[in-house]
Amino acid sequence: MVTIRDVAREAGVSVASASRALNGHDNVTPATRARIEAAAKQLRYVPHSGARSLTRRQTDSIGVVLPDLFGEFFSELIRGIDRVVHAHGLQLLLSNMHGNPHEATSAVRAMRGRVDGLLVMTPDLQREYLFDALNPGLPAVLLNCHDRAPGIASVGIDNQAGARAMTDYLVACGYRRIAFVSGPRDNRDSEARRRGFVEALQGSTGERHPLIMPGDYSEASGAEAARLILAGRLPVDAIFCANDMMAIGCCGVLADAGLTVGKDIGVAGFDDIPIAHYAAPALTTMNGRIAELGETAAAMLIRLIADPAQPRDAIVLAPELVARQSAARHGAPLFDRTQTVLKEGILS
Amino acid sequence: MVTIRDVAREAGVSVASASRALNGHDNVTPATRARIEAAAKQLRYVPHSGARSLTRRQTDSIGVVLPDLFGEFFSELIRGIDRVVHAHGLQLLLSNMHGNPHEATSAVRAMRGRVDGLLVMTPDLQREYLFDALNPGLPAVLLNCHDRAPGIASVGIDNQAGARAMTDYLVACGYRRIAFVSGPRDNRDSEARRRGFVEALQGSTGERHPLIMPGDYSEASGAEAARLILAGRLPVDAIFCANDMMAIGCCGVLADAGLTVGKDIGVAGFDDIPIAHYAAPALTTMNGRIAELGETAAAMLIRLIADPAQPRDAIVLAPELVARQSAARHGAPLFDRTQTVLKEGILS
DNA sequence: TTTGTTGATGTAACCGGTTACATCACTCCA
DNA sequence: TGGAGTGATGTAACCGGTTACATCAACAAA
Repeated sequence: MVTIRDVAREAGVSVASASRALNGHDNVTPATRARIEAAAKQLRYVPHSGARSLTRRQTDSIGVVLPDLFGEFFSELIRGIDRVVHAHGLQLLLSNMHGNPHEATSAVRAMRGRVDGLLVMTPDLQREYLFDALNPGLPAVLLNCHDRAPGIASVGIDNQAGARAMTDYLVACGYRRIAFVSGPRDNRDSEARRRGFVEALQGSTGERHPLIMPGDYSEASGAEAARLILAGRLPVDAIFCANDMMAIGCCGVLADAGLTVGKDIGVAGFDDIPIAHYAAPALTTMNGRIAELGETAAAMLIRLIADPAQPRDAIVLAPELVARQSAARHGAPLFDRTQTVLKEGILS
Repeated sequence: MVTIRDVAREAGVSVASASRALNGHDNVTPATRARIEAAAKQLRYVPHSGARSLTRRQTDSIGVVLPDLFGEFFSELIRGIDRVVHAHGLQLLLSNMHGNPHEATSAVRAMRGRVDGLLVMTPDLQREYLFDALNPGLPAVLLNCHDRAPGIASVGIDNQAGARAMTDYLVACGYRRIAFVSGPRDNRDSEARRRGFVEALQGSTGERHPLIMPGDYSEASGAEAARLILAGRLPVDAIFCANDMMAIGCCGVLADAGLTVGKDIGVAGFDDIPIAHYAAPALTTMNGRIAELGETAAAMLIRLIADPAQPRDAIVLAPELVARQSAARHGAPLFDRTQTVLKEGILS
């Protein structure tokens, strides 16, 4: 492996000059610089980023810790993050904690010394675990973090308000017996959505104990919920799922049972992953602005790295209602992200 | 930032002992080890991976260079890669070259010193560029690399055979005037698929100059191709798109024009991304075994890192035909990945 | 008591870069 | 001609770890 000392020797200069020339400093004679560059090229020298970051105390890359890498949600999120990270010439170090809280800690540890900052998403992690793992010296931005912690920057979407908006919309469409299918146990996003649902339903129809079915965000669990509803002949005229994949699972089972989704029964999801648009019928859902979430968080982190004195804001993005065919019984107007339902804000 | 020297001082030992204790070497007294571990815990010491990798000459992470991060194809690929990489306790360093050949070179350079090996996918890069950028000392596996290069490991799918199989299937369904929508210019995958299509069509129907429409893998370009076909009243009874997103774009336009896709006109895609299954009608396509591609490549790279003397195989995966509703005019049997169409092999 | 052996611990070099500071040659001006 | 000032270049320390080798104490055997 060729080092900068090899280059220096080849060019007949000291390592200091080689380093200066290769980093574009201006205190190098054009002739010397040319010799060094020629030597580097000839030897196919590539600087060792690890060594470089040791002295520069800067790695030019940022770490991302996610509960999973699979699925459209994360694909969208990473896309948003990559967009701004790439624009700043940084690299992306990904880590998947596979839904295991213990791995989150070790993932965060493994990042020490290889990243300049951290983007962390842990929808089902207790705050103590996380804050314990987070190195106080390393800038970090939390994604969809629910416990507001002073002094920690975060970006998230307003799940509860989003669920309220969706519930109100379903009621406005004429649905009355709405069931909710929740996400994995302990998932804070799903919990907030459930709360928003219960709250809004109680406010509009007075129903205090709506049907809540268990789920785990998977398509299969959505299908299972629909099967239970059909098998039990439960009095349900609409199903609001805590995410889109479960809603799609629902739709499949309902259609197989001969029901026309959107007419005989309404189905709504949450997130607006790309599939929602292509599903049959197209899915009514809340657009979680996933890519935007990633962009916002990445931009915030980069600011924080550049200037650690920046305020640690907690930004809340408002999801948007996307009315498609899967829940439109009474000829309610359909729209595709045309309407902003909620205010968004910065709490700092 | 607390270093190992701080820990050593706190525990009243030398850095060497601290290093040994923290790395679990056995030549440390239990009492000393306990003192050191206590000090590390108290100071919340986390080793600096950058520095660590400098001496160990090993980074415990592997780099992935992709033409893009967006979309289901890459999501699936990363999922497969992550599965095996995580099982080996390694980190993933991602780099997106945004379809720009120049960035591929710089991405590969930026990886030097931060990864133990490289997974590279460059479907439209000339081999000279790439091989020039690849550091000979760094183990690498190419994904869907088309120029077989001796001494370079690669994993890819057999695009040409896959396209032949699909074309034969369409002909068997009774379609005769089949148009092909190709991917981006210079994209080697797309080119191979086109060749397979032309080859098979000529073999079965004798057609020597089938209709080839330009596309760029985007949904919009598929839609545009369909519009052109409709507007020109071209004699076409099936459209074979070089990827699924274009096929989905096609279907939308055809359905809007009042045609029943799968009956009035056949549409087929390639890749079998998750959406293909949910689209209406469900898309007939070739399953590209994307996650498996990632898994195979990652496993191969890890073997290569452990033992550089490993043979540099070129593995070819055979795509599988997935017959769904979008192309089934004559009541052909539908199947969902039940049938392996092609043989796969290892060329070494 | 002396010597050899063993195992824990410390010292210092090293990984591959960057950079503060020293050095040196050269120009300019008194 | 000599001294100050300037700019290019070299020397060596440093970043935060690991580890070869030296050292040293404890103990067993002669």
